[in-house]
Amino acid sequence: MEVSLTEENYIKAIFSLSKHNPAIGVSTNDLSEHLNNKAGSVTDMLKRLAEKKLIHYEKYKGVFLSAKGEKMALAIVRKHRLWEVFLLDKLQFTWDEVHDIAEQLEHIKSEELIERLDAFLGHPKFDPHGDPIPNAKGQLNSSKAKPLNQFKTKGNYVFVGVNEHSKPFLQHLSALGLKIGESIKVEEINAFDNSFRVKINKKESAFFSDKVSANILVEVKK
Amino acid sequence: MEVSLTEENYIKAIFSLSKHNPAIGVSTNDLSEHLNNKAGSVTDMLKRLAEKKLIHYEKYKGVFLSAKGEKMALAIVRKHRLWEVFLLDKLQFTWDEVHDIAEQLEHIKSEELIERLDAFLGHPKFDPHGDPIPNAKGQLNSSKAKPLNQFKTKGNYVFVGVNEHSKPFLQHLSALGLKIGESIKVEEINAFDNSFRVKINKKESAFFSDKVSANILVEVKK
DNA sequence: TTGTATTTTTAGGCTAGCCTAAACTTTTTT
DNA sequence: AAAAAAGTTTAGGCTAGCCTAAAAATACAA
Ligand SMILES: [Mn+2]
Ligand SMILES: [Mn+2]
Ligand SMILES: [Mn+2]
Ligand SMILES: [Mn+2]
Repeated sequence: MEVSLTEENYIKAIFSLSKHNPAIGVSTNDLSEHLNNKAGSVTDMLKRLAEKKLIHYEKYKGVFLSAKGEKMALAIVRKHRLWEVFLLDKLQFTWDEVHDIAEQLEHIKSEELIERLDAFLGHPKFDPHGDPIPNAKGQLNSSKAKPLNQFKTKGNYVFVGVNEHSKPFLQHLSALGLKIGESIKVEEINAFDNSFRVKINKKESAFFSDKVSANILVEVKK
Repeated sequence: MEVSLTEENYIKAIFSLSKHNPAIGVSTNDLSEHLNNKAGSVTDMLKRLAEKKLIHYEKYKGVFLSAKGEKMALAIVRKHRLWEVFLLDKLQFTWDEVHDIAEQLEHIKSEELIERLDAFLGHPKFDPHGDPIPNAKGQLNSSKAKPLNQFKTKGNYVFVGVNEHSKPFLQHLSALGLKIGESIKVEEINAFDNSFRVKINKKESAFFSDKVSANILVEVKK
């Protein structure tokens, strides 16, 4: 059975949206918003995906990926993230540039290609944004990282990923001199607006608004 | 103006077919054959491409690429051949495997990507089949190589490319131990069936049928 | 040059993937 | 519990890109 590029993008969107609340199905409207299509078009496609057994779909009830659909979604995510690593590591793109190109590359169909790419890149475990790369079997190690703004105590943290992937946000972090893997020392938390005064990598002093710290994923430094 | 993947493939087909006889336009039937579409479908598309000023098209007269179309074709060929080099050099695919994957990769849209890929590969001038790679401006150096079977004298030649790109043919050459850039010493030409007895790279002795030597491009060794 | 064969175009039809507007279902508010 | 609001599906329509079959144009042969 062959799956079109459009269908792949729906599968990926369902996968991505279903993680916000895995118990409840993904709504037609959320898909419509996420894919910039009208709700009626989404319903059309959901019927076709159900026909192909890629999703579980019940009218008015929201949609879930089937096992087959989930596997396909993970394969696409794997390709997307590996290509992002390639673009950054080998072609020297910046982390705010890689996503758009990977959106195209993730649809290239060749098992062999992606396994060789993986080897060529040295079997990376994370992409340039700190997101884990599913292995060839579609297994994903979930991380225990949390947004910085959920921590209420000063101290040392490690920056391991981002919650938001927009160009402006990534460029803002670059401007602050913040890179994945670096340490963040929280020196002050302002209760009033939940802003953070921090030292990045023991050097630059910076200031994170709540909006920024909500989108920075950290682990407590050991 | 955006060009669909399908339109790109038509442009590439016209480009490729027009080189057999550049004076005369490419025929609807030849395109139909080459693209595995029916003639009526081709006519449909030719109208759309003419609308977009990518071709010069006159009913019943055959079709020519416009300057714009030619530029686009060369850009696609450039991408195709650079990706083939990538697949061979960096991912260790064999020369009979790279074409099919490059057929997909050639449609990825990003100027920046292809220029960085070119630099990453060391600005190669030829692809794995000996075909020249157009530069960023779309310039192509034409070679003076000819099929081996057009030569009627024994002596030393250099294998610089292939006329046919099918998997079986390329695998046949690999089996003979023949690689691009290697030398071929013609030791005997049989007038009866135009077959060649040769020594490859001063080592293996081999036998080329006319069909083989017609598809091997060589230059006289200096 | 006239008839026949070949090539090409036209006409009509189909599916995927989108749209808008109306109808229907579910949820929320009063 | 009824009304209103929000969410979803259905109905009808559109384009790109394909198809088949018939018609028209061109090329070839007698
Ligand atoms: Mn991405
Ligand atoms: Mn990423
Ligand atoms: Mn090729
Ligand atoms: Mn090639």
